[in-house]
Amino acid sequence: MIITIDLNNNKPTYLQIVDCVRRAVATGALKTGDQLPTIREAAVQARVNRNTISRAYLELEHLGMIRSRQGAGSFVTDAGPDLEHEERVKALQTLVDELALETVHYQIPVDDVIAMLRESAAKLGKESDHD
Amino acid sequence: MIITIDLNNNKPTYLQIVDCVRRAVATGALKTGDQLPTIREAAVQARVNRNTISRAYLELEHLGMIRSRQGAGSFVTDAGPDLEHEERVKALQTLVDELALETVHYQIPVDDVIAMLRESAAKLGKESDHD
DNA sequence: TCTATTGTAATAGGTATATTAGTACAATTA
DNA sequence: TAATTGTACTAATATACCTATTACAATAGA
Repeated sequence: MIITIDLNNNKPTYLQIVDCVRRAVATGALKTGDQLPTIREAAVQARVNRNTISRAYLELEHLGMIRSRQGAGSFVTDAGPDLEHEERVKALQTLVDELALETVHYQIPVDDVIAMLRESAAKLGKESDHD
Repeated sequence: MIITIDLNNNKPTYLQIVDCVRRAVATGALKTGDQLPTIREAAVQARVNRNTISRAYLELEHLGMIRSRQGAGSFVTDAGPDLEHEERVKALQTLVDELALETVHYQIPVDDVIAMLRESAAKLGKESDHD
């Protein structure tokens, strides 16, 4: 079960789905060429409407992460995101600033947050062993 | 001018205002006891409706950052946020995970992001000298 | 006390987004 | 051919955000 929805999360359902797939690809749970659950399947499993899954998959296709083919299904693409490095860093800056603000505001040592970040990144990058 | 709104930012206006004040407090641009712009003033300066400022100030009051008194104005409070350490860390985890996902996804070295984070946090924490 | 200032409250309207529901169609697969 | 799968479309509903407007209550200052 790749897609899980957290109703408590204020983030839109379709973006949660997008993140789930991105995570799965990052960790290696999904590899290039792998088929995603069909839209109808995923909708049932995640207990959301087909349209919501459809929108998420569309978003993923725009990100260049997957490729959907009518009648066939949706599959993980080898092509990574095609943003320039410059663009990527700029996109990160917003998130970084936000995190920094929270860190300072709540007076949590920056090193603690860095440790959390390292761990979280490691979790994503390493688990490509199991299948 | 403490409050600035970025129309391009998809973040709600009132939350942007909240962040502005939090940043100002973090950097020392606003100190305990300082008066914030009045709701009407701030609304004119930021070119938004009074209600939007009002909502932001209310949010800040809930955060324990400011205290508003009818007829008097809104002032920075000395009491910091009253969340438990446990709670704070949990609140951070979501942001950290999100950042980690972007980092891995875009294949940006974690150390780069950490450098960005350090710089961003330093900017917030240090500028209490001027003024 | 009188008056201006300030925060607060309440209502209404407009816009945008998110989600569901339902139906139909088109391309692929077997 | 027939089932599967993605796609497209409309409609309805709910929610969040922002504006506009009006009125009121507490405070500060002359």
